[in-house]
Amino acid sequence: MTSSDRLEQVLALLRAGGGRITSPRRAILSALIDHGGHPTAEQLTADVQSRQPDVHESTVYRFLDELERLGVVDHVHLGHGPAVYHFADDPHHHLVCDGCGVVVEVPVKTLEEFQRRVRRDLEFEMELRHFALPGRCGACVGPARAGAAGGAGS
Amino acid sequence: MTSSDRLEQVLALLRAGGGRITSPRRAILSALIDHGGHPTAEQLTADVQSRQPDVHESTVYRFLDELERLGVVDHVHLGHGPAVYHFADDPHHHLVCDGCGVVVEVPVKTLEEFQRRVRRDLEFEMELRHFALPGRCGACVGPARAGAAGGAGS
DNA sequence: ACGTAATTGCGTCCAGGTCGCATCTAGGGC
DNA sequence: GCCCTAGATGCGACCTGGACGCAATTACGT
Repeated sequence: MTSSDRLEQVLALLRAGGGRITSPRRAILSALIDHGGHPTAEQLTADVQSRQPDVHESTVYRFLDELERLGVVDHVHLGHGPAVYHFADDPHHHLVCDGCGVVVEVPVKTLEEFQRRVRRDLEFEMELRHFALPGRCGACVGPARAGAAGGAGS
Repeated sequence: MTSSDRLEQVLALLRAGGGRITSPRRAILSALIDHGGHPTAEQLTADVQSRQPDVHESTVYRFLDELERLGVVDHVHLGHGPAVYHFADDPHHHLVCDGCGVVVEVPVKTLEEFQRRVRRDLEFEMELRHFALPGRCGACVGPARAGAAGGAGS
């Protein structure tokens, strides 16, 4: 699927739900597709404003909320900072390193057995879609502990 | 150990580290001991101010930070709201229900095998001390789904 | 009792959003 | 092709949760 296929597909979904297609919305969606990784609302706003300076931050927040209601994107809290967004297809969990901030994507099935055990033993249905698991990546915990400088504490 | 034993013990630790014992600090510590559960800084402030109205919110934040540096308490982010505090002895993890907000304490060893597997398979050292695992408790996911009303969404 | 470094209250500031409102516009109906 | 109106936008004010600088106060070693 090309980027513009995806863009048109989401716009069609939006239209089908009674939503309207506006120039800010096209721009926000393009920025989201082009970014690829896990952008924050602020990063998306900056990307959009570099081409359309009048698009307001709150428009970005509201449209991201709507995309989430439509099931197109999910937000994830990586720790203390702002939330990040990613497309909801190919769902995955997130590990985020307190040391260097790197985000590791984990396939959903990797944690399935653990979730089953928690459900069985503790009668609790974990839902990790919107919260990353914090910790330290191999590079930050490993050989060069002394080198672990920049980071996002807890 | 009685409450006042605990209080004096922490005060001694504080004194040993060059810290001073003041009336706000006694009051904050008493409030923390008396509360028992997982109070927020705001709740502790309210408790303290009911007896000593002049104690300021920022004093509570600063003293909690110091208690954390001393290893006396830990803070935990339960989700979207404010952080909560608990004594650092008897360490445990937290499950928090998005539906009703209940906090379930989980012994550290319950998750040890899972942490080992993540470390081995993904080269990542999970650190769950400061973040709860979100989800739904049995009561909220179970029989009466329709009844799940009040809550703390994601 | 004194000196001084630690602590406090206060006010201001910050991030990360959320909301109300007047204005504008997309796009269905004609 | 032009209206009409519900939906979307820009803007600014507001909110929570917490951090910070500063001057005044105070604990406590000597």
